[in-house]
Amino acid sequence: MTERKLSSTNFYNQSYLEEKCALNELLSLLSKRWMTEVLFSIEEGNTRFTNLKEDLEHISDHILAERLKMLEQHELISKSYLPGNPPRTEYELTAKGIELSELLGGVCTFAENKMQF
Amino acid sequence: MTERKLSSTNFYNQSYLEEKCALNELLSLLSKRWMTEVLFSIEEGNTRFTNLKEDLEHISDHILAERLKMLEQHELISKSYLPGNPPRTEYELTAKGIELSELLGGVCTFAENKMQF
DNA sequence: AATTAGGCACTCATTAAATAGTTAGCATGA
DNA sequence: TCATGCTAACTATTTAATGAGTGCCTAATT
Repeated sequence: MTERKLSSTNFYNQSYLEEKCALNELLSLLSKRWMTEVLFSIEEGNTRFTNLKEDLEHISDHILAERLKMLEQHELISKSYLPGNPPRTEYELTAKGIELSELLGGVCTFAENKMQF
Repeated sequence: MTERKLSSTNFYNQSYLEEKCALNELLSLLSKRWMTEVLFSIEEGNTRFTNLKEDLEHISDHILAERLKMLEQHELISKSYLPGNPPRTEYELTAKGIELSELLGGVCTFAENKMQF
């Protein structure tokens, strides 16, 4: 994750909007590429890094790791280390994550039925 | 609006995700900076270009014009030309636009109550 | 009557900044 | 030595902002 330039109008406007309404913050998180796919893929039962990587065909390790970290930071998923042979990690949705993915389901239905792209 | 490079992985992945699920398309539209603010500002009764510009303090003409065009293309707002002295334009939400802004209201409540940023 | 000033609703060209992708590599333990 | 689950450095691409400028109209000034 590269540093942001804190003195730009670009950064200033983004911050202004995020403070004005939390929706902007959430949207800028969710709209990062692969973000919702990672969320849904975990929901569907892919709990391990390599699982997810296989499920999301074209994602790179780099981006997958970053997205997982972001989702964890926002407490939408939780991460646990399974002790053992090759140490494995497991990702799961939190209660918040489940709630969000249900909300997004509604938005998705709207997108599919009402929008034409 | 600058041209996209059609042969990049960047573009390819974006297209792949948009085809996979319409939610991705909608999110990438809505997450463009100022997009939801423009939508809500029209909803609150700001119908003219200059109104909107004043309401959304730091937006530039350029971006406002572009966002309005995008919202119109997706039939979330409609544009009418009021005949008269200085010819004026008027923007309004369509039925779809109203429905979307209600859905977003729900997401916004979630963002405000459940997420900590 | 002609010139000027000014608002509205934009567009265009350029530059700056943020985001995504690529390639390589690393630590751990079986 | 291999798989897992990553990280780092770099490049490519996309998105946002800036600043000037346009065409149309009206109202005021000279």
